[in-house]
Amino acid sequence: MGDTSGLGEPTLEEQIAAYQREFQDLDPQVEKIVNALARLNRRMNVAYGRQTAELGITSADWEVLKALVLSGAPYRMGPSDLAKRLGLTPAAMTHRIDRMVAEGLVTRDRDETNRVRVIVELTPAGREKWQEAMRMATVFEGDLLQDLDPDERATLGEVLTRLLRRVEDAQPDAGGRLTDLD
Amino acid sequence: MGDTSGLGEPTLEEQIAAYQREFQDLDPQVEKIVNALARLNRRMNVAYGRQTAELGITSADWEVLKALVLSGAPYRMGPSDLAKRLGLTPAAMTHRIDRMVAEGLVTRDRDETNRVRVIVELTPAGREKWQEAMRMATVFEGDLLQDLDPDERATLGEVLTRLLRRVEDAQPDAGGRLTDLD
DNA sequence: GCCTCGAACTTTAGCTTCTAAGTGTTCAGG
DNA sequence: CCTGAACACTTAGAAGCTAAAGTTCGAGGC
Repeated sequence: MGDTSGLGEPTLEEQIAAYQREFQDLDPQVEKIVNALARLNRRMNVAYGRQTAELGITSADWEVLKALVLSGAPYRMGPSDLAKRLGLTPAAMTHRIDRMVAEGLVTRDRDETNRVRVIVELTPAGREKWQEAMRMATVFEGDLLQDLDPDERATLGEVLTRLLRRVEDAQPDAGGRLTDLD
Repeated sequence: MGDTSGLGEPTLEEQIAAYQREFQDLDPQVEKIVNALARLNRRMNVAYGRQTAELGITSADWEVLKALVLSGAPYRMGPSDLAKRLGLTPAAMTHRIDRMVAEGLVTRDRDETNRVRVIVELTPAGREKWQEAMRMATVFEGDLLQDLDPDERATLGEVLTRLLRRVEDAQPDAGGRLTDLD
């Protein structure tokens, strides 16, 4: 029947052929780009997931570490800010922070100037975990792009940025949900 | 503090600047590409999620519909095949099929030639749902790529395919999990 | 022809993670 | 001093998953 590759998953070419077979007026060029984007991203997420597992943290942990590190020194944020940034409810954030405090990745303290607020702060151990994850990620990313020469990288970066600008302008509300990992 | 854009989310440029500030020996070119890929994909998933919601189906439903349609006429698969294809356990598949049968998207019958097996088959309604979703998706995809001229599209498709080939060769096991939506 | 083994799906139990709603605490203003 | 708003936490419940046991059926030995 064609793609008897064991149901594991068809190749990109097989999949596009199937789309064309089942749906009229499909631009194969567009479909190739969109499907390649989706598949690339899935593979990236698999790779990142393996790395974080190897470091003994969850992907959820990693997202929080990332938000804190990128906020800059002194690496502090309130739970609601984190929740907004990651696109989940404050209640869910409370649980995540519980876990991460137990793992020693962050501390949770009351803000002494406004005792309603709570400050989540990265620990040195948490910062080191993030750095390790980044070291692994950059190795993977370098491997991924190793076939591209500098010109191709520049062009690819420019084109993707243009696409992103268009979609972010058209869709100002991020929405959260649906995996982040950027 | 720089990105006082309300915590909603930093721009790509701000985010890369933050990465460079916090991590040494980072190639901004690589990081730009990788982060743009991740953000693009998130936006695509948000868009697809809205479309499926508008059609009254879940993303999980859509994945199953897609697998069935792409398998070709007569749009039949066994639960274990579907489970393998979508990367989840047979038990989880049973529940998904329950839902979808109740929604009239698929039927579930015993295979009369081998009564151990079960055949999940797309209903006309299910097929029509998929077609509607595809119509919406192609509109979105056309909008997304509208700024690219034909040469750029061809180049982008080729480059992404090259990246995909590399990562799929290096990582033969898909692993499943972590959102598909391709 | 019977019996046992294995395959395919379902069922059950339990876990994880989320949301929604309600509670307690703190600060600001009248 | 009292009220209202803001913030985080707690509790209850829903959704979705996995693992493991259970059921049904077909295949092959004897």
